[in-house]
Amino acid sequence: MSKKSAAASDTETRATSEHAPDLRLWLRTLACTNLIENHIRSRLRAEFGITLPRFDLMAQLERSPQGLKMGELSKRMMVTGGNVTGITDQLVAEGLVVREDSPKDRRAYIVKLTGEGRRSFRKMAEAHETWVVELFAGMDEKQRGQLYELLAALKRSASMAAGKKLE
Amino acid sequence: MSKKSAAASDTETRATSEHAPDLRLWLRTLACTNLIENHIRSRLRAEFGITLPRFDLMAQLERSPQGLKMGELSKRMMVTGGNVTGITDQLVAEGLVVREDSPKDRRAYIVKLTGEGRRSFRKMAEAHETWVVELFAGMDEKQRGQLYELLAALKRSASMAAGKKLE
DNA sequence: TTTTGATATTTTAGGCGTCGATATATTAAC
DNA sequence: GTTAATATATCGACGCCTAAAATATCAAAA
Repeated sequence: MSKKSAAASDTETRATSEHAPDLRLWLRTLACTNLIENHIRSRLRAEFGITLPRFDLMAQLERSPQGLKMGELSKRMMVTGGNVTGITDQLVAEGLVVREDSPKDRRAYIVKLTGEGRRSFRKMAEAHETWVVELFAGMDEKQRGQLYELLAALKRSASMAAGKKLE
Repeated sequence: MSKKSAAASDTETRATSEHAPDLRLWLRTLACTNLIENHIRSRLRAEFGITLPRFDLMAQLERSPQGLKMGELSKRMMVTGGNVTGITDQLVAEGLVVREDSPKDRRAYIVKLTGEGRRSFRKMAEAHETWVVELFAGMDEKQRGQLYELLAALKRSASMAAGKKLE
């Protein structure tokens, strides 16, 4: 119940007393992401009739014209392999993506955008980028730059903490 | 192809040329959130056998001991009403939460934590907070403070752009 | 060669999440 | 008071997502 222990490195006090600021920081991060993600999700649906996960998968492929293996997609999208299987199935059925057999490894597929997929994606990506710009437009250049750097620090911090439990 | 138009407020150039930085900023934000959220999700599951959405709903109720209506929960959790119905059903079945009829409005329920729910939540919340502290521990105090303020600015910016006037 | 272990993907079961539709209750208009 | 518009919550269909198990291939050791 001490009001303020000036030189405190009281490692026993790691309960809910002095750490609430980190919690609030995390909740605010989450709120921002949800706000933006929900907005983008509904606009993609309303204006292009596509889901956010399908758009994201296509975005990964557009950045890698040589195609990507299912496992690569899984890593980059930060979702499980089974999930990628389902999303890919849908995109294949829509003709936006193809599964090609890997010449090097018969277990693996190489997923690529089709011509139609690429055309379709480019159109959506342009609108998508406009929306993102709008969403960040209330911050000035300097703020955006600082945020970008601080998020790099957060990524390092969280990767470290999450990564070295069991490896 | 002008290299640099110094006093440029060239509103026609809102394509994919100069706006990529905002996209990268958004993708980095998303990556951080996913990293942290996935970590917390799996630890909640592994150590307490609970899902993140159920934990989140209980967290809202713990902050509002008088209970919350379904619609309030929906707003605060930033998910749809139908979703809250399902999560609440599960928590009721586990005895962690109750639905009470609202005395003021016979359409509405007031959802509250049970005694067991409160006890159970407090235990999990303590661990949860420790994990969050760990995840942010690689940033110093000043960085966390700056990030907190910049995210407030982002929240304002995105809320504005997404079309939230008054609340 | 056969076994062993790791890797790549799919499958299955169950929970989360949206949207749109419905049932019911409240509020406002007339 | 009846009607109409709005608000609260649930349901059904469908897609996303995870964890765990199953299938198939590769690579290397016995």
